[in-house]
Amino acid sequence: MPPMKRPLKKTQPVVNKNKKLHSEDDGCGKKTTRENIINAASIVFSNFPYYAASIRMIGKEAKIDHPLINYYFPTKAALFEEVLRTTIEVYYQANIQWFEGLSALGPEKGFSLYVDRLIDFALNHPKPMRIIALNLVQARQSDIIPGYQLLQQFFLDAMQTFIRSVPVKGADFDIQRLTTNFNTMAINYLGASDYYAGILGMESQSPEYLKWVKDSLTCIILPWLKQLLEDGETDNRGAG
Amino acid sequence: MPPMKRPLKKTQPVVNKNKKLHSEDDGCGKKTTRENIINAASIVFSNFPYYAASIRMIGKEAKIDHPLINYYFPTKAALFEEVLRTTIEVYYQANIQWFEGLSALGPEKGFSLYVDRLIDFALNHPKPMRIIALNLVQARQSDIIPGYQLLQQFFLDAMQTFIRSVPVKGADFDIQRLTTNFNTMAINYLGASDYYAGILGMESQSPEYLKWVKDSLTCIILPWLKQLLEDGETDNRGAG
DNA sequence: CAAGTTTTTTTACGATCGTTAAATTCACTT
DNA sequence: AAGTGAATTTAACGATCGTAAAAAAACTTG
Repeated sequence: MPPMKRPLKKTQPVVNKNKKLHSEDDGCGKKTTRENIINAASIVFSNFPYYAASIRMIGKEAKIDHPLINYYFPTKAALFEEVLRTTIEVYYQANIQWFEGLSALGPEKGFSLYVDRLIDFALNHPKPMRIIALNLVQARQSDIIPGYQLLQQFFLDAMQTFIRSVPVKGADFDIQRLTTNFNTMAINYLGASDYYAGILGMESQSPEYLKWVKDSLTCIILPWLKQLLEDGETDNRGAG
Repeated sequence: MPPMKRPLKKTQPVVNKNKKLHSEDDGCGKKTTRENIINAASIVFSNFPYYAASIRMIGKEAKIDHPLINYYFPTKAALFEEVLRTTIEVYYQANIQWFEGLSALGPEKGFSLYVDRLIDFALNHPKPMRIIALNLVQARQSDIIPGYQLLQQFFLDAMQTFIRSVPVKGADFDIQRLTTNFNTMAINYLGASDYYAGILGMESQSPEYLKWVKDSLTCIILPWLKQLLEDGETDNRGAG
């Protein structure tokens, strides 16, 4: 379990020097301290925006003394970036799977199943969408939030996955618009569900609200998806 | 210019006791210290999320010593709430005006003009939409961000203005969905324009990006608006 | 001008932040 | 069992935060 530190540190452990690291094969449920920290940090960072979250909160969540966090991560920003990276990777891999077996179902059923899978993911893994939603707006050119490039990449990755998974033939411009609009609404309605459900007078995890989200995504996105699919239908439908 | 303080403060000025306050009639360009503070705070709060913004930043922006802020506002939270209230009020009043003279134009031209006015407002007054976008996601039940009720109210007010200004006859449920989707996209694309423009490879204030925003709003919302208008067209079209 | 009040500045307190460094405990080899 | 290096805890530093209190300045009113 070699932690990475920034240079010029006296007690730094000098990673991967000549130790046979056997951390990748543990297999059993035992979690490393590093994973424990990342997990706790993802909880804190999904409930508090970056500057409201603190290292001490994360330490308490992980049931460790907070300076230990600096032993595994040189700075708070580095930890946040790591959480962001992991979070986006989890979402990215899940997103790929949501497209599986959709092409045989046609637009309506395919879209419906995709949204069901998305909502199911958001229910079982609420952290990724919350972290993204919490920090997305602040990700500008200026370095207010660390790792804003990762947040930018999130949308671009989602678009590429869509293009690879769905046999659309429309203009790139239209595909970009479709995926951006879809993901914007998904991140907002599922990542900030407390807010929107509150507006609608619902509970954020209620079937009522989840149905509202699905219906909204469907009625707004599906017509454009069908149009994009029709353009490419004659060429390679059912492929991929 | 009597400031309001929280109780139990020795130096508190005891507001509105027997002073003839003549602050509402000044008319001339001279701004009061209180207005100066609110203006500076709106700048800071539109560029930094609540916990990243500091009283000292606001003092520097207002070119005053920061403790003076506490003379006019008991706490940072109170100042933020005041900024939020003012900001939302400005947006609310502007929103009412954007509907003026639209009913005679028909759905397409009316919607187009409304969006033009909205985008024009966002360009000339970028602070309101940025403040709302920056703090919207964090506005949950818990008191992470002060004044979250105001942020909830923002969407509800916008919906009521829409209902009063446009002769729609659809179900409340559909109207609610339409306005929520519209405002969600508007707040995101205009309040977090740096982020979305970055994704699209554009500049956030470029005509290219603003056209993208308008086209997206139009292609997604307009069909549903037309449908809602058709339902009520036979009854009272052109009214209001 | 003098007295009193309001506004602004100066100074500083207590809390919390991220981070560092030293002390301590733990795991493991010899 | 002793020694060694990694992991963890303890303690603390410097910075910044929001806020309070007192001092100073500016203004109002006799």
